[in-house]
Amino acid sequence: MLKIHNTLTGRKELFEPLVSGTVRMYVCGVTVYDECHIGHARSAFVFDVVRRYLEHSGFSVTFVKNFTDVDDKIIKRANELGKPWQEITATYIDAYYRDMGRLGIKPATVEPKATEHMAEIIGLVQVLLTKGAAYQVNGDVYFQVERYGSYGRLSKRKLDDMQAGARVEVDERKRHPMDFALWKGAKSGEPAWPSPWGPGRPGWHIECSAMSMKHLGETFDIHGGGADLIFPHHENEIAQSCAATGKEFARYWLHNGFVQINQEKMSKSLGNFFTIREIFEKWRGHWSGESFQNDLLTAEVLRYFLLATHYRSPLDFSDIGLEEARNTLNGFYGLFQRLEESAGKEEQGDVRIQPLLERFGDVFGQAMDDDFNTPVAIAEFQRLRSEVNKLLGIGLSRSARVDALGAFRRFGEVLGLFQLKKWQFNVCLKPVPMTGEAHLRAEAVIVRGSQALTDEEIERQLADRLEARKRKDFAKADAIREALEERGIIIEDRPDGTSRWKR
RNA sequence: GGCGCCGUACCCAAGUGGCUAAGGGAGCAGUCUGCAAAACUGCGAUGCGGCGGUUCGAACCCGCCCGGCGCCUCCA
Repeated sequence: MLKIHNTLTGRKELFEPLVSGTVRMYVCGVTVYDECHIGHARSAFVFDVVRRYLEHSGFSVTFVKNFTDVDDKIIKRANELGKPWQEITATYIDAYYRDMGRLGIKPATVEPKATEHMAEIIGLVQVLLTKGAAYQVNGDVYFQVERYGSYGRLSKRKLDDMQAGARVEVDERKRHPMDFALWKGAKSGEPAWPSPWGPGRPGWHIECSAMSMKHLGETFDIHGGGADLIFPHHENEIAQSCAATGKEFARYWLHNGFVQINQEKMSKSLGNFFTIREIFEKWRGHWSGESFQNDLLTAEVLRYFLLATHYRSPLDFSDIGLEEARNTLNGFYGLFQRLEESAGKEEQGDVRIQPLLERFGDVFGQAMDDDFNTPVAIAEFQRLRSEVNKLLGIGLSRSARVDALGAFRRFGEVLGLFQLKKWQFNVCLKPVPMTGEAHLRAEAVIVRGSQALTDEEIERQLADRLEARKRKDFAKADAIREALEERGIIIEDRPDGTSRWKR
């Protein structure tokens, strides 16, 4: 039984979708005026896992994630760069797909754009005007918050309380300071669409109401986004949607916590944010081998790191945190490699593998059912890793090993983890510094990695080393091992005298 | 001024009224090994920011205090 923490009630609630067996969810995507940062990555990972787990649990999920592609910030950026605003949005939509692809985020079922829903948006504004929930001032249309009795329900604030500390210059034309724009009349040179109120563009909040209703219906199951969207964005969405339809809007509201840097919110004004692209560049030097693989490794480390903290908690982003995630993953992939080896016919551990895997399936489900508790789910993976390692020490047959590996792959897929074919051992112990001598050293490792040895060459070296060890020429054996290590190849000797290697 | 969050071992991080406070990383010691590496075993919070209170019983509930943060304005 899945329980979800609902921001609307502040409690964990049993999740029961409107239509049994199906889930309709909407997540606020990005405003495409700049590159995505780690905060976007966290949100993307969180709702990716929510979606994956719902599907794993047997629900048919319709997942809508929008692009805000018309907005004041986009106009501002376009003016700064002297480019058409469409060029800005196109650029950053491309960047978004590039980043999300690298991160391994499954695309949403529908990815609507505000600019492609003008008819729906205008229609919704008209309904609100007709119902007296909105009013027109020159070319603008505002939503009248005092006409919606439950305003503040989501963010748990009262209109009166907010006025007290408001630091905004009050627009004289508004009837209430918290009234917000549904439609903004265009000044010259601004993007504009024709409307009954003159040329203009939608306000920020109305697009999400219009698009979610179009693609999911007037009432749907889950609405999500970052915690910073609770107010005013989601509060306003609820107000205008409920005012328009008279029905319940989204039933469960999920919000992920912030990513912080050194205990502070990551923000552009503090200058302490990292883009997703920067993370990939910085971590390239952790890996050797083919560069296309490096992105997969970095994405897995990042995903593991972010999912190791509960989605509602604040999370401090740090290189050390990523390194710990890397170290742990290294242990998992070491086990996977051993499970795949063909050697070993013993099977004393076999009788214990099925109960172990069954128990794992249960506790994994319990953890995820408890408001998507990925840290506990991951802890159970770690426990399983340890248990399987022990059984491997006792002896597992081929089929038992296949079963064990299958469990890691199958349940790992729900979190988006453990899907790599090959893990590449790190050759750098620190992230690549952006400057200085250490940077050059790290670059040298990358170059060595790019001139990676072929499997055949490595196998030949291993044969030489095996020969040397048989002759008890350990100096030579160690020299071969060190030479390979220089090039990012790690050797592990097995008890029977043969060796396994990994990059 | 209003609303809210966080503080668990060297680090990360679950747990939110009741068995010995999960799990991982790092460290140390040991087993194995020609040596390594990996794996395994052992060690590691008499205590969960502090002080009171409620309770048979609290890291978990209540109060106060200390420290840190967020929202109320664009923000994942």
